[in-house]
Amino acid sequence: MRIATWNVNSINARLPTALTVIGGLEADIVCLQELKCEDHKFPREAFEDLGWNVATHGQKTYNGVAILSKLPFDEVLPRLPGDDTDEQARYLEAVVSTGGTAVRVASIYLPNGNPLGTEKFTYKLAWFERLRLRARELRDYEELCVLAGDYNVIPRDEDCYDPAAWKGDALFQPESRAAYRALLNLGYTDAFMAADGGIHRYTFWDYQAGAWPKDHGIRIDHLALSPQATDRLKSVKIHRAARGLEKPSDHVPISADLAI
DNA sequence: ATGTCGATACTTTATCGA
Repeated sequence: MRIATWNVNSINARLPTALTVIGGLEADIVCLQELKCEDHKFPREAFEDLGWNVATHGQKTYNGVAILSKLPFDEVLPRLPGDDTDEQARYLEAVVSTGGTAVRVASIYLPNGNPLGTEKFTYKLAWFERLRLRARELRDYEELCVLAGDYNVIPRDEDCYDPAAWKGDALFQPESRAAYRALLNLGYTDAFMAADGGIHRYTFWDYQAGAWPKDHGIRIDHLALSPQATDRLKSVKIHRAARGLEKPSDHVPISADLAI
């Protein structure tokens, strides 16, 4: 089974590109982030016509997450628990099963957190802690579980071109990295690190300043695997070519192959 | 040194978020 995650940066601004990219993934499950539309504006039929089951949790203008699955959904849970006043659509969880094996997948769009010293960074860390608490609950289910998405965290210095350029950025702060490590320390495994671990392997290149032609990217899209999922991990692929297409997202998909 | 993109609205350019 191949599980992919991709920050599409508006599903409606690049639907033809998105259909091409998603088709090329040859995935069974695709987590999407930054839909930038409400649920009724998601192009559901375009995906259903291609055989996808579609679950969305969107909002107007900002954020929004979805899960596409070739297998039917047994369960769909929008919203991250822990703060009923949080109106930002950044979390969607679903369960599918095949051959008696259940797989739980979450599509995650972690807050960016910039600029530092504002409530945006505080919100990022608070949201991260809510995610950790949910991840701890899910770990104790002892299921195959994949927490996939745009974490807005650069885990290592080697996950960016120039660490000095990111020094003052929320994605590179010690607190952000510590929060990501705390999630992994529950027992989750960063699929890329387990299967590859290479340096300067990016999933995002800014639209500005020629970041893509100069390969000045960052690795911020991650798949965190529960122990049961980690035992099944075969390989991880970063779908880098997507960044060179017409009207690309600033992120590319990353996928993990599990022996299921 | 510079360089972008997408959504929105008291819109046709400014603003915000990334």
